[in-house]
Amino acid sequence: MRLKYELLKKDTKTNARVGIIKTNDCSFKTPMFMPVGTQATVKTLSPEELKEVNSGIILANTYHLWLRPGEDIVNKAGGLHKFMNYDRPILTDSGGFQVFSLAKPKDITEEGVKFKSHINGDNLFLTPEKSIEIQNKLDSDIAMCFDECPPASADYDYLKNSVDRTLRWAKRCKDAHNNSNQMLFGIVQGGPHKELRKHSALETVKINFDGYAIGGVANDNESKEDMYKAFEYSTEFLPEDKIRYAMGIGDPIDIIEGVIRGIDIFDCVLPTRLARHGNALTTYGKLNVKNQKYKDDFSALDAKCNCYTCKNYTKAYIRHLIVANETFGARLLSIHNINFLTNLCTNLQTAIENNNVLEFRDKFLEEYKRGVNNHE
RNA sequence: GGAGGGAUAGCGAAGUGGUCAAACGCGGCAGACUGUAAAUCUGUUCCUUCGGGUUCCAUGGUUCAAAUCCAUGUCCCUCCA
Repeated sequence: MRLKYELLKKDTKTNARVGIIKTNDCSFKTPMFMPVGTQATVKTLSPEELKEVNSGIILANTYHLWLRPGEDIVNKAGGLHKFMNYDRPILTDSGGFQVFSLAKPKDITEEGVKFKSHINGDNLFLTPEKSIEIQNKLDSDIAMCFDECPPASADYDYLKNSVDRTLRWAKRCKDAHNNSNQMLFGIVQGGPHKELRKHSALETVKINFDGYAIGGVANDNESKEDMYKAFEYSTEFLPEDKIRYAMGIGDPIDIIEGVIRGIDIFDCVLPTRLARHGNALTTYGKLNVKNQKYKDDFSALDAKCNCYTCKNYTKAYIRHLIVANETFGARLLSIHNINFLTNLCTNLQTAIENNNVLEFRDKFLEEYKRGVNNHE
């Protein structure tokens, strides 16, 4: 389906904005959080449960679906939406992050990137053209350019070369892309350096994409300061009428700071991964429900939450499930955590519409940073 | 009745004279997690007033030194009658 984006409202004091993403039969406001469903599933959740937690766009991964089950199978099924029975928008990542996590610097050449399959060790080769071809066959609604996502520790010269290579790859992606029902987003790189982000943003915009992502943030313990600078240095040079997307960002504080710096959409594995590891995001910070002190705590994870999990289940029960390694525990926590982030985004929309996003930020942080231990 | 094997920290299990407060696994306790090689990874797990104290079934012995060697006892297992 062809998506349309419209900017609805700009905050008067910050760069925060409210927008709307429309499909043929529904619409979703931004700021928005996108749950990650790497292998055509948001781990432990059904599409029905995703809708219950107010999820709009979800993210799936080109690299993983290329390896298994293969893009031709998905295509034969009628595309990702039919294959996984999710009728809301789907964004596919390009495999660019796997360049960062799987390949070594020496495996990255002008033509593309050599990988070892994480499944069976096969030698693989992914190029910008191949990534776009796969994403076309997957039939996602938003495809991402194939980029290089260097570590935060990379030096200036490496980043400069990397940004230019990503720009050349972006042109190749644009040329290879010929699906009018699918948006294509470019990706701004450049680490924490203003001149590199500016160069990357301006040159990417020249190629003219349907939206722009900010990549290479939150890699290997990058400082918050550098992350927020990367947001600022990127959005400053991006057009107002296009979606801005911060890739891989999902910490509640980072989402708020990103929104204030003009970002519209976020994706992250954090809510579902934390869930599988027994952690809940709450009004008063992160809560590790495995802690012994919750063994006979028959209250909800978060008293202020009205998600399915919090309405029906207690900390003691969820703790029991996680400790006993029962998947229902991970599912209940995933529902809660995704709901927490989609709810945060809804609250941000309201705050921006009311021109009080900074006040919202301060109040949220005061409670969130207090911590669950100091709250009780 | 006869022959043999065994008893080690919460559990399982290494260790067979000093480098042993004792490997490793599980369980327990806690921490990390940001475009998912992630139901994963890390730390910790006898007591302690951090000086040290008390351990390897029990008791006695050999030795400068014992979880480790010897004797006796208790309990468990296997095989033969």
